[in-house]
Amino acid sequence: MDINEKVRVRFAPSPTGALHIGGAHTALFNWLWARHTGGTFILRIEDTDRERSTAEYERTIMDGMKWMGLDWDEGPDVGGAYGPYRQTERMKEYTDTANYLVDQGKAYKEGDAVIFKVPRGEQVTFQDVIYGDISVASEKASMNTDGSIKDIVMIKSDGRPTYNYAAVADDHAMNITTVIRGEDHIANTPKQILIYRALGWTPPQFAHLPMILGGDKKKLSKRHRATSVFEYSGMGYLPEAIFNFLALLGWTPGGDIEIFDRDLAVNKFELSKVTKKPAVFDMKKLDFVNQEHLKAMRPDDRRKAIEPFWRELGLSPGSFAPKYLEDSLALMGGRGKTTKELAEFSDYFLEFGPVKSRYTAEEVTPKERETLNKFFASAFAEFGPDIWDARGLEAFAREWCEKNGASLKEIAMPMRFALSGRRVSPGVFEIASILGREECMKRLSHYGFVR
RNA sequence: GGUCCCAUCGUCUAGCGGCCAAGGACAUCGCCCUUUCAAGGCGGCGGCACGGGUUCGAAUCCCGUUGGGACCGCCA
Repeated sequence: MDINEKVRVRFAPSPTGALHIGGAHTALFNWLWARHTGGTFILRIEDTDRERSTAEYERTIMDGMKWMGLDWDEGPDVGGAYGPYRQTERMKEYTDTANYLVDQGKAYKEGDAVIFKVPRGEQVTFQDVIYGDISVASEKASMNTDGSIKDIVMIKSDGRPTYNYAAVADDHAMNITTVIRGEDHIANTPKQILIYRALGWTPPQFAHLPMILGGDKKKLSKRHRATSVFEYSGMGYLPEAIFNFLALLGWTPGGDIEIFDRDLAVNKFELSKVTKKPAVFDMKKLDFVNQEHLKAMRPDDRRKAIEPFWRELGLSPGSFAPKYLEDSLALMGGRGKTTKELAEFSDYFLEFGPVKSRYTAEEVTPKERETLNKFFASAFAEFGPDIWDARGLEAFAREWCEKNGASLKEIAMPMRFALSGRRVSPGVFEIASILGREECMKRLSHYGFVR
């Protein structure tokens, strides 16, 4: 690669499934490198597997990338000077080039297929940006399981190109300067370099990314619970958190920074600093990263992220003032790892229904009830709607308890249950303040805490 | 089986010959805060796989061993 040449990288998924974590990781690193260098990020669809590829999956992959905030400069939908960007639309080029190699005597036909003849006695060496020098004898670049040399299929009997050949043809045609892909492709690289050589083309630079492993230390695959980015979005993970977390798998911005946004990542990203060791996908850390992003979010963004999950619970955030919902959420503080959890934890701000289904006040003894009645009678007498606020309420409660020989807990816990239906919640007086005097009256009366 | 790759706390990592009796983060444990739970603060536990070299000096360089992974489809 010419040092002055503008970086051109590509993400080349095959549309045979949704965008999974591994693919998202690869796409992310390609994107980071393009954005960091001011280069071009290309999306190419490798749809030569006619049985498994669908337009639906192609769309899903694009949606997944958009969800993560990975935009591309050239691709099947946006076009570009090196199109088309779908392999099924580049068939002529593949056959022409393969035929050229046949004419040169470097490949041969076998029925409708075209097979590349693996040369002997050559050394294939390349300098991986991440792994360093990798070298293998040409005879060993493509082998059968028994170790014998295996020629490389370029065009299949159905007329379509194979991955190893199409990738070469396209990366060359699209002027890709750096091929950034998973480490599982490291073994394919020598085969591809052999094809570049036969064609007289200069190979691009290669950068292989460490694999992402499941808890069993095996390459992450469908067997490992959620693998598509949309499953994570459905579980309540924020795109910026997935972005952040995935970037941390094999790379760090340095300076002990672990929580960051896209801009910082773009700014600091360095391909040569990516680690070689495969990384285990740790959900616990993802939870942490997600929680940090949740905490750092602007109130209205947080509200918008949570609204879909409220709706999923059958609640109607649309019937409340945004400010009310945002204040409620602000109260949740650091509680909740995901938007989904936050929606669940805050359901009582939107409706009394969930509270009633969770709490019946069965265990409250007559004596406890009497104390509660006395307390709330004076509290409601003391605080009108205009001065119904957390601070005042709390101070009043503390004073009242002291005077009446009760513990704050005796008041706070039943009150918490009556207002939220939960044993665990933010401060009760703050909840009361947000809910408002009238709503509190309603809920407390329902349980007979107020007469 | 063959080829290639990898190797720092359970996990993600910093470290690129002396600043390391190895730093940070997650997880975990304990304490503080406290109306509950989080959050926050403080602290604990925990690692350079092993063996040889090279060097005045090695987590850092070399070799070997062991362990792990990827690939070996007319799938990509």
